[in-house]
Amino acid sequence: MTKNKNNGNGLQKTVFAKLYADLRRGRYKPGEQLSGRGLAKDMGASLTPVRESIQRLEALGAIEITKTGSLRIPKLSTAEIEQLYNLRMLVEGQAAAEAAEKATPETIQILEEIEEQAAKAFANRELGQISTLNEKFHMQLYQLSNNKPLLDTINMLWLRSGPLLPAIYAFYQVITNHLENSSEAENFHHTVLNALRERNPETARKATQADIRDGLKMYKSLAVDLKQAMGGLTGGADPKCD
Amino acid sequence: MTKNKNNGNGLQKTVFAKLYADLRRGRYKPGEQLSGRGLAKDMGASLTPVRESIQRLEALGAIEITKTGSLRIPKLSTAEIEQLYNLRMLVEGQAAAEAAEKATPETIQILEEIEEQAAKAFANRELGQISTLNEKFHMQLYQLSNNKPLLDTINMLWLRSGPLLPAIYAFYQVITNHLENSSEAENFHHTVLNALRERNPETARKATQADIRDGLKMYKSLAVDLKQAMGGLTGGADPKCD
DNA sequence: TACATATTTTCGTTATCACAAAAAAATTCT
DNA sequence: AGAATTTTTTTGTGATAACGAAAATATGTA
Repeated sequence: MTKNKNNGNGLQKTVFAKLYADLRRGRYKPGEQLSGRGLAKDMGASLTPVRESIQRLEALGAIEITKTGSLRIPKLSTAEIEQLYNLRMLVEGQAAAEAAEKATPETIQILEEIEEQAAKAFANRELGQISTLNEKFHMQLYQLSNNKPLLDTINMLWLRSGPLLPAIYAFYQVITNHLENSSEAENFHHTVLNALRERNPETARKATQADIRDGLKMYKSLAVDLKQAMGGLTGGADPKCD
Repeated sequence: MTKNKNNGNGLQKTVFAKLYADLRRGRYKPGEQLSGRGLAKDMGASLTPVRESIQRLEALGAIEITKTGSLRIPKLSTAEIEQLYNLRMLVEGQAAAEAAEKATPETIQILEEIEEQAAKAFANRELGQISTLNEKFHMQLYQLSNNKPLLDTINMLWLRSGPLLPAIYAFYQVITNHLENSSEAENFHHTVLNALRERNPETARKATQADIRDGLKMYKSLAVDLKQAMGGLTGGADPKCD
């Protein structure tokens, strides 16, 4: 019931921004069920702006509306997850390549500073910070492409893979605890930065693709590890469909 | 006021499907203004399902909601149009490549039949049919990839380029009137079909990319031709922004 | 006639109501 | 107790009303 301040700047936008951010940072689990009225109560708004936001999110593939009208977070199959990551490699690689063509010393420095903060966060094992700064680095990089259709597509794919993040960062936690050597995970970003300095699009593309491939590898290892330990971690509800 | 039958299967879906189809087939011009209440009247529905549909379409980038809340079809800059087509080449090329890996004699035959009808439509200069069958060929091809994130992305890009179609087909009409030789335009599809038969992903990718590049070339030629004849044909309203 | 002002209309936004279907809970029956 | 059935609650859907802002039209002025 925590009544949100209506800042007068469009309640619908506020509601959407909140749901979007929560989905993207992985606050909802695959298969999790939502209720429009519940969300409205939570955000101190009426149903109308919530429903409009839900329509947006469904159009983006971030939530599902079943035949009966109930709402849930999509539960991606293994194949779909690979397809999602392969598509990310394709389009984010392209964005990185275009970024390398347009990067300037100033824009490169912004990325370097993000990476510096990320290194500190990594040294301190601050997972939340690492995650935030990783996203910041990627998005700042892609924005250099100045390519709206491409950026929209990338944002859609990140939104869709939001619910997978907790699993990935669970894996990340495991390996950082066992592995003192932080070189692997961060090297891709350094390679990208070098590519920008040298205006080398193809190196930027390949390093970005390797970074994403690495994320998928982490997810898959974790899924395998846990599947043989317990009963699969895909997340939320039962496999009932409709 | 032509009251639509509520088929009981979700008025919102009906409204969205109609708007989506009209946008995609280029019934709306870039810069054109829409009004929620007007659309509601047109479709015999209340505001609610219309507004929800509008939210979906804006999330997909098919319409714009300005700061004051008014609705319009986005007017793409030349740069954005090139970015849109470049992205289409990237992702549709990928879809075609994956389709080539999964094609079967049966699925290939479906494509051949579409292409056969398209050849007839081309011989008869039936522009509407050509357009419909061209889209049908592309979508049927991409669906062979069985890749949902990829297909969703492609559909988003086709939706966004819908308002450009009239200009492209205007050009198409011009050249088909001057050019008896129909080989150019259709050869890409034949190359794709051959690539599917040979299970050659890279050829399918390249032919698809060439097809799309050709569409962009047509658009650009037309834009140049008309710009030097009159005052540019980008479409709808004045360049006022907000 | 050209421009500024005032009035009217249209429009987007949000909340709320009524309805039916679905989900959950309670009850009954075996 | 366990399964089937009924009752209650929750949910999504669609229409509508109220409100203020934006746009269009009309009016008045220089």
